[in-house]
Amino acid sequence: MYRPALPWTMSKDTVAQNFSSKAYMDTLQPGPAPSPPPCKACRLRKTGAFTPVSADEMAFIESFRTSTLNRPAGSTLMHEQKPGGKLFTLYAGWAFRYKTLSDGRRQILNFLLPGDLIGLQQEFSDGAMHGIEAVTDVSLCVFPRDGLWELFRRYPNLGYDITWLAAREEGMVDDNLLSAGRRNAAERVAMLLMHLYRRLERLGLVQDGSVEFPINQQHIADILGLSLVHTNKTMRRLQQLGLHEIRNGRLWLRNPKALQRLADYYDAPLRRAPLL
Amino acid sequence: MYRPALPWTMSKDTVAQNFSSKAYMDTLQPGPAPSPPPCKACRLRKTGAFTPVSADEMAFIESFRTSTLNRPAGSTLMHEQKPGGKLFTLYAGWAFRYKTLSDGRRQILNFLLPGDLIGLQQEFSDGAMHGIEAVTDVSLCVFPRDGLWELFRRYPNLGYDITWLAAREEGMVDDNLLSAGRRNAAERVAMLLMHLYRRLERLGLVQDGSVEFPINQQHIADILGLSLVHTNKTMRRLQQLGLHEIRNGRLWLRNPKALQRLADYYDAPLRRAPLL
DNA sequence: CGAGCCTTTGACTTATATCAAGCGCCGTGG
DNA sequence: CCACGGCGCTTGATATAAGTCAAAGGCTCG
Repeated sequence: MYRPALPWTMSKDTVAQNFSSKAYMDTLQPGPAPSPPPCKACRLRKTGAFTPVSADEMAFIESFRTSTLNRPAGSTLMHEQKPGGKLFTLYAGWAFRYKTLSDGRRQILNFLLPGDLIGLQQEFSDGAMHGIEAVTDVSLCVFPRDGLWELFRRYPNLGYDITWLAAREEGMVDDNLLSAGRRNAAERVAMLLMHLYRRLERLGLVQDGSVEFPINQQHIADILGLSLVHTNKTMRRLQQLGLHEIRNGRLWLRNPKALQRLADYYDAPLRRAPLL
Repeated sequence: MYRPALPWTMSKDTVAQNFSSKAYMDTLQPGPAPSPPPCKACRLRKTGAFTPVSADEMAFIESFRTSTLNRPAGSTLMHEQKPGGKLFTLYAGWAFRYKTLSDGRRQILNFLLPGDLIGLQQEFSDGAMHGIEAVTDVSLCVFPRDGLWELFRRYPNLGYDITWLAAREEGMVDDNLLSAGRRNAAERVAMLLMHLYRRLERLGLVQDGSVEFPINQQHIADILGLSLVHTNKTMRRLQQLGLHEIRNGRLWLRNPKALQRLADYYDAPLRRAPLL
């Protein structure tokens, strides 16, 4: 199985702290098992980033989950053409949704972080398909697609939550579209860095003023709608201006104020999100 | 109240057939009243473009609807900053969702056509706001935002439908992001024309091989992420190549095959959509 | 030790933006 | 009824942001 090299220069002595799913989880939950535990022991729920659920709902979610799954970095979690596929919650690791044109041009639609629901659109949308690929090793909770309707019927709250998640994801794509359509290269980079940092922050993943940052410049180019070379030059410039720093697979915002101003990004506080 | 001039050149003798909500509706339902009728007489449901609902659900929807509303072309249906606002179904006319940067750059996120649900995201998303503006005169069915949860509880089917609508809209934004990020100007235009034509077609709005097309080139530039001038030059070229024609506020696809090839657009058949 | 990724950089090309001006149609007001 | 102003479309000239091409270096893995 293809396993991409770790991004950015990484000195030997820090290799051990890479961002594979295993290492990632180890930071919060020591032990060898990367697989999600039973729902009531879910690490994510303990972060306070998610809305609490009743014992009843928790039990249903647990029973609704048919299995858990680990996939290595770079693997395709959902194919761009094939409909069907499962419904997942990303438990650990990074992934992304994307679309490609037939000549290979690729656009990343948004990044998926722990707690995000994956594959909802396949259930609905008008054939407009997208693929999903794992950036790092990932672990997933698997739900049956055809049980979704039962969920809505038996637990309207959870149905409401799913709509919430769908609307939130749309909001992220909206932001991205604003970037791709109307921001210049530097503004796009600033926006992306702020956006990802804040999402990770909410998940409690800031450590020593930095977050894990497993994506490479090709990913960044593909989400921003820029070429790889131009992305590189732009990021280099921002880094040299002291706005941010990416090193050893981690991201520091050295001057968040300036980044925020550059991106014309005004944050509302992130609310707690539902978690399935 | 500001009332924009009709787009593109329009000779005097065709002015009467403009695309105000009233004229629009008159084409299908003669009579002076532009306001939506009772739900069971809803013109939209008769098009076959929407999924049928039970009598029970229909009655609930009717009672859920607090009022109807007409707004003139150019008016703001939802403010970009202010949260709250109502929940609407667009009954007649065109509108669009947009975001702006503080220096005025505007990105249209997607167009809203009859049957589309409006304002769902305001209920949920993390502060990431967008505005909504009417392109033509519009008429709307108004629903109370705080009744949404009750809807989910009492009619899980309808909750499911709302999720469907949210996912479908996200799919449209996805497509748009692919365009803005990875397609060149001509490809973007081709994509947009195909996309809008097909949506209108599904609503039964094709007449004599053309559809009403009330948006101007500034709208098109703003949804495609291009400048007005470049949009004009690109569209001019495509029109001269015989791919399409826009005249008297109507759009013809003169060479759909070529447009489709140019846009790298492959259509799955549009499914019936829910209608609230 | 060699191969493969990923990053970096310089030189050059090109797509798109910006600036500026003119035209036609329409609605308005004298 | 005519003149004027506004809006939307069109076009040419010029500027610039971003893309493309090419090559090299660092790390890591095998």
